Amino acid sequence: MAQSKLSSRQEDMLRFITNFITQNSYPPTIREIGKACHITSTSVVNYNLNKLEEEGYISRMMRVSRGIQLGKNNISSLVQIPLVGRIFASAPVPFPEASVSYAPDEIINLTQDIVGDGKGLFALEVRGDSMIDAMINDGDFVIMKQQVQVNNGDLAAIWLIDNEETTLKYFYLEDDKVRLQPANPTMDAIYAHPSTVRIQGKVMLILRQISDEIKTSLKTNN
Amino acid sequence: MAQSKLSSRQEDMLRFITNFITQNSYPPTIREIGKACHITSTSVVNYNLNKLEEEGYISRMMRVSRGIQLGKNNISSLVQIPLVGRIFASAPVPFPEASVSYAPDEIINLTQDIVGDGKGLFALEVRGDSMIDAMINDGDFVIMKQQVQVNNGDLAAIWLIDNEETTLKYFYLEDDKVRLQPANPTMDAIYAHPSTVRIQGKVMLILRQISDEIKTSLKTNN
DNA sequence: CTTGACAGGGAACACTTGTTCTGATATTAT
DNA sequence: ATAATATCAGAACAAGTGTTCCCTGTCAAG
Repeated sequence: MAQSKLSSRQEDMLRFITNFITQNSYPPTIREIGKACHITSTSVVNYNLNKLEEEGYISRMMRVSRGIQLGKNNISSLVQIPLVGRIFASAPVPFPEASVSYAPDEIINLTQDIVGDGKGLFALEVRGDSMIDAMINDGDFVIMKQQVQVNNGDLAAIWLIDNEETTLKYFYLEDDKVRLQPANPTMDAIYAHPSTVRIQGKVMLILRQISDEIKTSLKTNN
Repeated sequence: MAQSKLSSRQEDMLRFITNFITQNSYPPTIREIGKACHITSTSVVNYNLNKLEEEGYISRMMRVSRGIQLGKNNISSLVQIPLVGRIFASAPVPFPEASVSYAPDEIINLTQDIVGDGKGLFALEVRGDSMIDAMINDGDFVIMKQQVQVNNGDLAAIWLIDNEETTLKYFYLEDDKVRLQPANPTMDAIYAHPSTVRIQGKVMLILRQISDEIKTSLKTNN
C-alpha cells in the first residue's frame, strides 16, 4: 500500500470528495465527482476511484450509490455510548440491555481519541453525593465497562453486599482481603473480605459539565 | 417546531438513520430504511421522512439518493479544542495564541452535544493536587473559556495576586468582597477583596480518563 | 352518519447511479 | 520502433432510488 503516488487528478478527486462530505454529510456520486473535476466520463471517475481505494485513501461499497467512505487514516470517528441510567449508593448499577437500541437523547457522543473503540462502554449519571469520596459529583457522567474482575488499581464500581451499597473506589486485592481506596487521598481506605464485595464494572472516564450553557443536550428526562 | 411528537415508527426510523450514518458514514436509502423498520411501502417511509423533516430532526435533499442529513437537534458534529498546556497552582493559566495552529496530538475532539459550538474553548491538563478542593485531580483535563468576568456561581480559574497562586473555585461576588467556594462541600470558602483576585476564565467541562486503556492518545509529551 | 385529517400499503414511473464494454490516446519499458 | 501498460472517453445497460398516484383503514369532530 504505497503512499502519495497520486496523480493530480486523483488528488483533485480526493480533495473534492472530502470537501463534499464535510459540506453535505453524504458522499458524492460518480457523476458529481466527474463534473467537479472536469471528467466527462463516468468510467474514468470509476477508474480513479478504484486507484484511490487501492492506495487506501477511501473505501467503496460496491453497487451502493454514494458508497464512498474516507479512509480510516484521517478520520476521528464518533463513538456512541448509551446513557443507561443513574448510579447512586443504594442500588446496584444498571446495565445496558443488548437488545434495545437507545434514543438519541440517551446517547453520549464521544470520539475515538478519548474512549478508543468504545466497545462495551456505557454511561451512567451520578445521583447524590455518595460518590464524593471518589471525587465524583452529583450530576457527573461516568463512562464504564461492565466486567466482574478488575486489575489492581482500577477504579471500580463495587456492590458491598453487607451494606447493600454501591461505591466507586480504587480496587486492590491484597493477600486475602480487598482494599478499597477512595480517590480522595485525604480519606482512608476500606478493607473488606472478597466474598462481601461484588465487582460490577470499571470506570473508564468521568465527564463533568460545569456550565449550564453546555448542559442542554445531555440532560436526562425525569 | 414542536418536539417529541414522534410516532414510535418515526422514532424507529430516526434511530436507524442515526445508527446507519455513524456506522456507514453515508445515509440510508428509503428502501433500506423501510426494510430495517419493517415498512413495506416506500411511500410510507417517504411520508414519515417528511414528518421528520417538518419537525426538524432531519433535512432532505430533494431528488438526491441518500440525501438525508441529520437535523441540528441531534447532530453530533465534531468540535476541536486545542490543548494549550498545563494548569497548576503556582502559575497563571496559559492561554491559546490565536495565530498558531495546533498539532493533532494537541487537540481534544469532542462533540457538539457536549460542548456546544466550542467557540473560545481551550483545554488544560491539570498538574498536581492543588485543585483537589475543586474536585479536580492530577491528570484531569479542564476545558475552559477565557473571560475576565464570570457570573455568580461559575467555576472560575482565579489568580490570587497576593498568594501568587491559581485556584479553581466557584465564584460569588457578595457586597464588596469575593467569596471563593470550593467544589468539595466539606471545605470552607475563602473570602477576598476583589482587587486581590484576577479572573482568568470559566471552567466548562472536566474530563478524567481513569483507565490506561483509553489514555493513549491524549497523553501530552514532556 | 358524514366528513376530513392522518397513517399505511402497493404499484408504476422517471430519473439517478454504478457498472461494463469497446475503443482511443498517452506513457513507459524493452 | 514496438509492445505493454496506464489513463481516458463515450455509450449503453441494469439496478438502484426518489417520487407520485390511487387506494384502504382508523379515528375524532361536526
